[in-house]
Amino acid sequence: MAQLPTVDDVAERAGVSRQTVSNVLNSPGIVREGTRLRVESAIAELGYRPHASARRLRTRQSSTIGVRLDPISNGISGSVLDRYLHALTEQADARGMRIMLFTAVDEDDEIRHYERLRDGADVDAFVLTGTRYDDPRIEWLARERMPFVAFGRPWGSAPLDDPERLWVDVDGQAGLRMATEHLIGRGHRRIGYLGWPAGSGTGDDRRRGWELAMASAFGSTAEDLAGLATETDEGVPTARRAIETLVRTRDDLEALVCASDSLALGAMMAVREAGMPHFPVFGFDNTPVAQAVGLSSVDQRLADVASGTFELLMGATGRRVLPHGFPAGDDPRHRLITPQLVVRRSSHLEPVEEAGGTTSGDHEPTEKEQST
Amino acid sequence: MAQLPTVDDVAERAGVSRQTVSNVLNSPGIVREGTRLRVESAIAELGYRPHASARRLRTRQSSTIGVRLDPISNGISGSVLDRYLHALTEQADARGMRIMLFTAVDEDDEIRHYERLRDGADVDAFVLTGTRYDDPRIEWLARERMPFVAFGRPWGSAPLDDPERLWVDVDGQAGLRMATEHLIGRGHRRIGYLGWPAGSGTGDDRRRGWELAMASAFGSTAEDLAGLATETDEGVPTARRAIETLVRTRDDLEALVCASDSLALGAMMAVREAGMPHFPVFGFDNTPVAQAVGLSSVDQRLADVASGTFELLMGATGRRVLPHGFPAGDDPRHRLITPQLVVRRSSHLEPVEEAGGTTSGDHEPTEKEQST
DNA sequence: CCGGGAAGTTTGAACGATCAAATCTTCGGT
DNA sequence: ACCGAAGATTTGATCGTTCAAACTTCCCGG
Repeated sequence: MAQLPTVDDVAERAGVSRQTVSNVLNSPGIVREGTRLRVESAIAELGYRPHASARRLRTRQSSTIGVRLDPISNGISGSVLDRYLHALTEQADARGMRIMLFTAVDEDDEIRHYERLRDGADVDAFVLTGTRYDDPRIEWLARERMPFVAFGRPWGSAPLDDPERLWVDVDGQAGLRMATEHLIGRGHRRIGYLGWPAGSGTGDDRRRGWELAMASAFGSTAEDLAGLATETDEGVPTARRAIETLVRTRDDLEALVCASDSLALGAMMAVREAGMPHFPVFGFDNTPVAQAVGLSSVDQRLADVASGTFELLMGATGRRVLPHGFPAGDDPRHRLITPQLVVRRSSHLEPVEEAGGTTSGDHEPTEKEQST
Repeated sequence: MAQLPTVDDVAERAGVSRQTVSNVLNSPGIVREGTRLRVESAIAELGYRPHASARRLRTRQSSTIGVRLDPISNGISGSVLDRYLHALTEQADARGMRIMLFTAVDEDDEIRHYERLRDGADVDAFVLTGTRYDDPRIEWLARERMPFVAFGRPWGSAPLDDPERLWVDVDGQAGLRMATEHLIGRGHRRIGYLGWPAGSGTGDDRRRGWELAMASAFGSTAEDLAGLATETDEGVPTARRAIETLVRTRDDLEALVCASDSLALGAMMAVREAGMPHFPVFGFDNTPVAQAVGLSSVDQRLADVASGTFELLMGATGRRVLPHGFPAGDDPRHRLITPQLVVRRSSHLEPVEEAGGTTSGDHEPTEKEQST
C-alpha cells in the first residue's frame, strides 16, 4: 500500500461523502442504517483508521491525560503509584483515552510542564498524585481552570467539597478501623499502632481509624492510646528500631497495626528477632512485598480508584473530558473508596503450615476478605 | 486572552511571515540574526507555544513512543520495569519526546495495539519489555518495518546482531560473575546458585556468570556446579522452600547467589529460620525491597539502559526517530549494559551494627560499589 | 553596470479530520 | 397532491503547522 487510507478514500469506496464517513464514526445515530453498513464495510475493507493528530487538531482535544511519574519510587510503597498508573491506563483504554507521562524535579517544574502540555494541546486533563497540604499545583490548576483530578484528598485550607477541586482517595480511616477490628475479633485487646509523625493528612486519618476502633470496643482514652502508639518516618529500618524499643517498654503488647507495609515489614522483622515469630502485624497498601512475605495488609482497590478518577473527569460514561468545575449532573466532586482487608499469615497467632500456595501467585485480594 | 497565539500572531507582531517564524523554531540557522531576534522576542511577548497536534499532522511524526504497561507487575521484581519506565520518561523529556502508555492482555492484543497506534500516527516507535524466545511482537515489528527497541535480548532463532532487531540489555552474566567473585574475595568457596528452570535466556545467562566465576577460581566441574545449584520458579515462597531443602542436604554451603531479589528474599528467610542469620546471600535487580531489608544485589543501571534505548532509536543526539533498520552511522545495533554490585549487610558474615543510616534513604547504588 | 548565484523571505498548498451551514430526501397531515 | 418539517447527506471552511516552490535581496566578479 502506498499510503494510509483517509476518510476520502472510504467515502469514495462507499459512494458517500467525507462527512458521512465521519458521522458513522462519531455519531452513528444520525446515519441511515443502509448507509452506515455500506460505510462500515468500506472501512473494514480498506482497513481505515482515523488519523489521531488530524482529529485532535480539528476538535481541539487530545484525548490524552497527563500524569507525572514521580522522580523517585519511594521505597516499597512506591508500587502503589505504579499500580494506580496501570489501572489508569486500563481505564483510559476503555474510554478511548491515552495516558502520557512526564517527569518533573519539583512542584514548580511540574507546573511549568502543565503549562507546556496545555498550551501545546497535548493533554486534556491532568491526574495528580502525592498531594500535600495546600498543594500549589492544585491551586494553579484550579486558577487556570484546567480539568484535573487528584489522587489523595487535598488536605489543607480549602474545603474538601470545593467543586473546583476534584479528588479520589482511599478511606484510610476505614481501612485501619477494619484491620483493628479484625484483630479485636480474634481476641486481642492491647493493639498498638505504628505510624508517621503527625501532620500528614493521610497518616492522621489512618491513625484515627485505629483510635476509633479501640475507643468503640474498649472505651480507650486518649492516654491509653498514646501509650500504644509509636511514630517514625517511613522506612523499614526506622520502623524496625522503633518497634524494638516499643516491645521492650510494653511487654503486654499483643498486636500491631501499621500505616504502611514498609513500617509493617520493619515491625515484623523486629518482633521476629525479639523471639515472637507469631506476633500479629497488619500493614497497609498490599504491596507485592506484603504478598511475598505473607503480611496481612489493607488493599487500596486501585482499580476502583482509577475508575473513580475517570468518572470525575469524564462523567459516568462520557467520552470526553468535562470542563473544569462542571462534573456531570449532581455527581459529588469526589470519590472515597473503601479499601479491603487482605488477611495473611502475619496476623494469625498460630503458625501456619508451610505448605504454601495460599500466598503464591495470587494478585487479587481474594485470599480471605472482609468488607467494611 | 481570548485564544492561544499562533504562528500568524507571532509573524504579524514581528513583521515577518508565518514561515519565518516556523524557521526560527525549527531551523534557526537559515534565518538572519536580526530577524531571528525580532521573532524570538515576539514569541516571548506573546507566550507563544507551537500546537503539538498541528505540527504532528503536518510533519507526520508524533514525537511519541509507545510503551506497554504490563498487565500484572510481576511480584517484587515488577519494579524493575517501573524504574525503567521512569528513566525512559526522563530521557524522552530531554529529547523532546513523549511516552504514551497502553495495556494489552496478551501478545496478540499487544500487536493489535501496535497497529492501531501506528495507523493513527499516535507513536513513532515502540519500546518492548519482557521479551521471550522468538517473540512474535518482534517478528511483527520487524516485518512491518516499524522502529522499535527491545529491553531484553531477543533470545531465539534470529542472530543477536541482526540489524533489524535493536535491543538493549543488562549483562546478567557479568552481574552474577561480579557477585560471585565478590563472595570469593571474602573467602567463600562453596557458593551456591538459586535460579529459574533452564530455558529462559535471561536465567541461563545469569547462571553462566556464576559458573564462570566458580570455574575460573576453583576449576569447578559441571558436576560440582550441578550439586550447588537449585532451580525454582520465581517467587518468595518457592525460593524459601527450595533453600530449606538445599541447606538440609548441603550443610557445607557457605553462601548463595540468586537470579532475582525475590528468590534471594525467600532464601534469606529460609537461612534465618534455619538458624544462620549471617549466611551471605546475593540478589539481583536491586529492588526497593532489597534496599529496605539490607539485601546485597546487582543494580541494573536503568538510567543507562534508558539512554541506550534512545541512542538506538534516535542516534546519539538526534531529535527524531530513525527509520527502521537504519541506526545512525556504524553504531552497533545493541547496547549491553554492565550492571553494578550493591553490597549490603546480607553478604557479610559478621553481624552489622544496628546503627542504621547505611541503608536508609539512599537510592543510588553508592553504598559500596565495584565495577567489572 | 549587469548577470548569476547564494542567502533570506514569502506565498500557496497540504496534512486529515470535523464543524457549520446548505442542500437534498423522506414522510405525515390536510 | 402539495406543503412543511424533520431527517439524511453534502459542501465549503477551518484547525495550526510545515513543505515546496516562488520570489526578493544582496553580493561579487567580469
